[in-house]
Amino acid sequence: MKDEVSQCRVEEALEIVVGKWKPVIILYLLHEGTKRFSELKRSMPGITQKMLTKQLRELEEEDIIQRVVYPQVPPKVEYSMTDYGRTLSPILEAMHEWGTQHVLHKKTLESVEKQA
Amino acid sequence: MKDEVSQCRVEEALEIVVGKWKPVIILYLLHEGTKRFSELKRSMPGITQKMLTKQLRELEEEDIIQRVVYPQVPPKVEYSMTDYGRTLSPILEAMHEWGTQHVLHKKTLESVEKQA
DNA sequence: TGGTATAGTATCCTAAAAGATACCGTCAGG
DNA sequence: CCTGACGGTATCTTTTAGGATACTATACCA
Repeated sequence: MKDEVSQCRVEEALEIVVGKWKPVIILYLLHEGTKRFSELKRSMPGITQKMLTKQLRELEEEDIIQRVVYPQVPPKVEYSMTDYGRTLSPILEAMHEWGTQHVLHKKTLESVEKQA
Repeated sequence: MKDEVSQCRVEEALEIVVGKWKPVIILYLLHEGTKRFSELKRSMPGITQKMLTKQLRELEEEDIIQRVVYPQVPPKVEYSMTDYGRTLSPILEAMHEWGTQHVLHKKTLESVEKQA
């Protein structure tokens, strides 16, 4: 395990997961299973159609999610995690956990600063 | 655990850890312990002084690393993980692991595509 | 007297991510 | 015949991240 700095692979995982919307999409699909495009959009207030499409395409490209198109009108497209995508679950959950703690930790820091 | 989408805290953890340099800095300090500014810089080829300073300040701000200035000339400043910062370790290691696997997975996908 | 080492700042610039907005095709139902 | 639902594209603008470059202070050493 020498020279871990130059061979840091954290970035590879990070790339998949970063962004304003990707973690939300992944957690949502992990917890809720298969969802339609419109359901995803409704559950993410503030996201634009373009952004959602882009994020979904990128996740699909990396084999994290699966896209199934039903040939009907109006269109129906369903998204779900792939088996491979589900391997991200521990990381996402760990970050969610840590993040929840971190919100508290920051409050603690703030109140310490106020006293000083 | 309802409505996890709107209360997604992954972003909180992600913010700490994202960027071209932050994961590298954190992993380095986790593995190598206390390091001087110049040592950090040397171990990260390509980083500019400005960037390194900025990343370190931000990590310090979030209580992830500790900055100790020795009042001497030329200056000596040492950086190390805080106890709190070390709680990121499982996440970083998990991402490093996953990232390493992901590099292989991508190669598999590519060769499958070539066959088709 | 001038150069070197260390740990920075201060400006300016580019590239990438994100967002706003408008548009598209098509079938069913009124 | 017109409207709405659905799942998109196509442009354009704004915001943010990152990088290049030049500058700083000060003690020490030759």
